[in-house]
Amino acid sequence: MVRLMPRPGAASAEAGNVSIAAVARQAGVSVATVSRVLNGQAVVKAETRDKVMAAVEVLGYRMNHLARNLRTAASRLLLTMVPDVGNPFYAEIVRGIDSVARQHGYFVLLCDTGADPGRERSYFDLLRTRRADGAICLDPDTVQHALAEESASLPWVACCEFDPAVPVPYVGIDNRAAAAEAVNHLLAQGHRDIALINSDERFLYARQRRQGYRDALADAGLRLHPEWQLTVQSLDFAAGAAAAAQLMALPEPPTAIFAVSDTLAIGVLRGLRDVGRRVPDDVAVIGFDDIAIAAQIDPPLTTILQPMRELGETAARLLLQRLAEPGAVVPGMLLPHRLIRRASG
Amino acid sequence: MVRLMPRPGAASAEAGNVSIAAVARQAGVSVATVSRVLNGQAVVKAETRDKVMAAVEVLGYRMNHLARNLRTAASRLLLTMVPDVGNPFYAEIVRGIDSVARQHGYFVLLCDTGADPGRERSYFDLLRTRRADGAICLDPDTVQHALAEESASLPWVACCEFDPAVPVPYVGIDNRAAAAEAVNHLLAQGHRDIALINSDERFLYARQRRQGYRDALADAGLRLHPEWQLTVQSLDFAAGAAAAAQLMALPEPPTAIFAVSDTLAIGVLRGLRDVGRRVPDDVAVIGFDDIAIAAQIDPPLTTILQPMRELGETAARLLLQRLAEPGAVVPGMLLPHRLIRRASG
DNA sequence: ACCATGAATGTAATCGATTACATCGTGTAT
DNA sequence: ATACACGATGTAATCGATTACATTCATGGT
Repeated sequence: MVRLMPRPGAASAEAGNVSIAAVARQAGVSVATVSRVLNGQAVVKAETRDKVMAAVEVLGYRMNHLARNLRTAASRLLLTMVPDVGNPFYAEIVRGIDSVARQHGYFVLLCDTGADPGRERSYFDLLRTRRADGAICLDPDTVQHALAEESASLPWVACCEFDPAVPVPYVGIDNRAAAAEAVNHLLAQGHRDIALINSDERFLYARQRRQGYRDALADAGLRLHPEWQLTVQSLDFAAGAAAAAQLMALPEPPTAIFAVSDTLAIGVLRGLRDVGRRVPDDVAVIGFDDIAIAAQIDPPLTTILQPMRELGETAARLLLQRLAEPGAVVPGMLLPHRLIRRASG
Repeated sequence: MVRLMPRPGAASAEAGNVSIAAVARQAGVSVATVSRVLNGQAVVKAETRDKVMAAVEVLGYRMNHLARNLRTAASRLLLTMVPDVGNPFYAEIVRGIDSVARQHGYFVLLCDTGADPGRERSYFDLLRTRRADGAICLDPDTVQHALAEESASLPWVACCEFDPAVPVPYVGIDNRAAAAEAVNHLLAQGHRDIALINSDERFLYARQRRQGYRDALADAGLRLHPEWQLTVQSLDFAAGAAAAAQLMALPEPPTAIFAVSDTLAIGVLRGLRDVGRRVPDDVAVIGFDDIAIAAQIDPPLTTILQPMRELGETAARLLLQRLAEPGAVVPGMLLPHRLIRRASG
């Protein structure tokens, strides 16, 4: 007879090492019965149930989910891939995802990809190897694209960013229309010289918002000034400040600036202040997202509200739906945005 | 003979269902050999190794980590419990944790507890049931306290918040000294009427910073005005704004305000602006944390810098250390803070 | 009185890995 | 030539759950 092999990891003898077999022994029943009681599906006599529950109590038993998951091939973990956890926009979406996930008994595995395809791929492997049941991806559609081909059958959904050509459920907003609305608002204030501070065009939203900006100007019969269209590589404050400084250094500086994210816009405000321009008197500024801080700063930021919480909640629900019925149709949803007028423009 | 039972979860026949046994069959070797190749520890002939690797390639095999983790009793998941993911202070700490964890091949399971003991307990169960290898807790020391008794032997560390009486490794800063430094700075500017906007005193840092505030005033020979010491229930902007309004409505309003977090301080700035007070001319404001936005707003916020990134990195390293050698001594570490002078006070 | 019925519980196969121990060759010391 | 050591690989126990099928026993219909 081969002797027992000690388990490498769990050395100590503290609680938590109690298995279902120990409970069965203590209660004087079989493991199957214990499992039935614990999962509460099958019929078990009340008396037996009580014995089992008592044994659970006495031993301080807690289920080993690894074992359960191995057998049921489910981890009850939802992967969430975001380009940047520190960005308040994403943080709020993550909250929405988290709340829906928890309501349904799932935990969220939050991964910061830095919009890096390599990291994203390694996280996706968690899905392939079933360490996670499903995934929500907020990364640039361009990096999704590469993955989509090899992972079309995996249970994941896209949030904010998506490639309409890829058959994956998604939720987002109409970025083109929203951007046009922002620019139209500036036009309505009498501005004609409107700059765009756009982010990395690997992002779908960046390309769509640029289009909205161009459409709005074209509709107003205005020509595009290439030097008023800037692209920055990150969404942080410094990038916005630098872009603002660059615009103000132009021979013909714009009188209004549309920044595609509130973080950029806040940086813009700072950059304008640094070069002595007043907002909104000298230059009007409009942002995008309506993160919480936007209403707090001086001057309060005019912006386009994205329903961040709902975006997250919807993405989670879409994913849960897809997990429940794998064969179902894949809806793509657009949520409404809204212009929030404040003092900055 | 009992016939094969189909697995409930994995119904479809796509890739990812390839097991080590299938690889062994394909390569014409045993599962043990495949495992040895995959883990690269034991001696395997180069020729055999190649056969196995080829089979892995052909079948598109990916390891099922659930199975491996069940056997090795490790999940390579690190739990991180924070009171609020949306708070930029915590977001930056999480980044620090994440970077160290990933460097060591761990994934981070981020959990938003809302400082709620019930939720925290349910997350802690992930540890008990070995779904996570270790945990980092940023929740109030008061909620840690309850858990610590029943979980003293579990592998977790405390970050920012900790109960010195509980034998758990921790990393934080000297909140009392930092708060005293903030108040001393205000005193050095000539302020005598200094208010404190403190957060929920379930948090250790809140109690320690209050102490620092009191010590500094006492050392300066000033008496404490109870009506200048406010406690708010959340760290959001609105709470800060409301508190500022309340202070300014006093018959004897203070000339300086120390808020225990930058988010509160930003709210304070807004609240003061709303009631027509100028910063720093009428009222000086100092915050705490030095989150990124603090330098961007107008006026830029004077504050106490906490090394957020390092706090997270250190917490992760402490945890990894504890996992590596369970019996080791439990260090408690305090990281340096620093006063950042800007325009607000 | 007998058997079908079904409720309650037990037995053991199974998920997919790791790994202790067994086994099988082959080269080398005696 | 025999024995022994060692390198390479195979066999099967094991982690802790779920669950298909078997078994047991009481009840009710005829």
